[in-house]
Amino acid sequence: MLKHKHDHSVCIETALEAAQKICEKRETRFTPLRRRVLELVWRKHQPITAYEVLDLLSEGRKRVAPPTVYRALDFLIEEGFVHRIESLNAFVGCSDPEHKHQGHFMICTKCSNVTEMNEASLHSVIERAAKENGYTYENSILEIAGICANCRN
Amino acid sequence: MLKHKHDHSVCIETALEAAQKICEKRETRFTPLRRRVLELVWRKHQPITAYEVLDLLSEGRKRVAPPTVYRALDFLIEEGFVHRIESLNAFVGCSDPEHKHQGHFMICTKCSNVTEMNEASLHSVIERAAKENGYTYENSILEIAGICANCRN
DNA sequence: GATGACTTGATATTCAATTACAATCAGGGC
DNA sequence: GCCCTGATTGTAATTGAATATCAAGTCATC
Repeated sequence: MLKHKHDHSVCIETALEAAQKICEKRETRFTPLRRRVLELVWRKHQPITAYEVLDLLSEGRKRVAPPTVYRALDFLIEEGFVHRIESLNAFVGCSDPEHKHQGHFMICTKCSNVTEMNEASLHSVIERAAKENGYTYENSILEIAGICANCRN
Repeated sequence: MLKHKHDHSVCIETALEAAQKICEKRETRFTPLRRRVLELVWRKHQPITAYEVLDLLSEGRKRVAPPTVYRALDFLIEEGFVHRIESLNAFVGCSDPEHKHQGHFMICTKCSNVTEMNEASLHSVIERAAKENGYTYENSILEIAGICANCRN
């Protein structure tokens, strides 16, 4: 769960270092481009669209093309460093990249902050629902919209 | 829950008549265009994209423009006759248009058939999860991907 | 038949994502 | 070192998804 008050530069650094280490372990390549994209995703600390990433990535150098961004995002999602929010066509950094998992989110409709829910109970209920409907479970997305505690005050 | 073997033309008719009646009761306008779009959605009986609807709608007459389709779909969603599947950018007919509700779905990754889940238990679990995370619940989407009973055999 | 609200048509544009192909880079074997 | 191979990135073009804007038509009501 994301906190609202924290040293954000530290939080970015932590995510980048974690990604670095995981890639070393898995022997996948955490290239400068991929690192940079992950950094941009974390820097916003809210859902960011692919084209926002594209704009930020293009600052200072020749404008990059969409595939550059989408490929990097695909890699980061594949590795579990980033989740895609279907209802927003946007991306967020994953708070628990070590363990691959589904994205179950709360999204504040006022401030756009996203809270990732890593609740086993929720997951088991969803798997059970799938079974009861005769499905072999593969994966799921859950996106709950609401007002966060911060915005209600 | 959708059955696989049924008289599909009857099933379309039923949906159209239900929509007609609900609109009369609510005093909203079930125009020929809206009726036709709802018919096309039901006719496919699987998730259908806006541009597929557009193509079908354009058959025989001058090609319609995207806003025509999106406006009709917006109306149908607003009235609860159609749901949007976020993970597919596609639309399906609602199996229970009388009662407005969230879309909670199972999607078969083989045959693309969709099963709508109207389970109160699932809904209450989701609302509870929102509360526990400090959110005031507004709405939610749940889309579970898996293999349906039919395809597993 | 004039008014105003709603609906549809038409044009253009923005945003989201992918295809296809070329160029570059990194590491392994010789 | 040099070549080979596969992965990564660059580039151009295109498709798909959705919206903004304004014009034209429909329809009940006064």
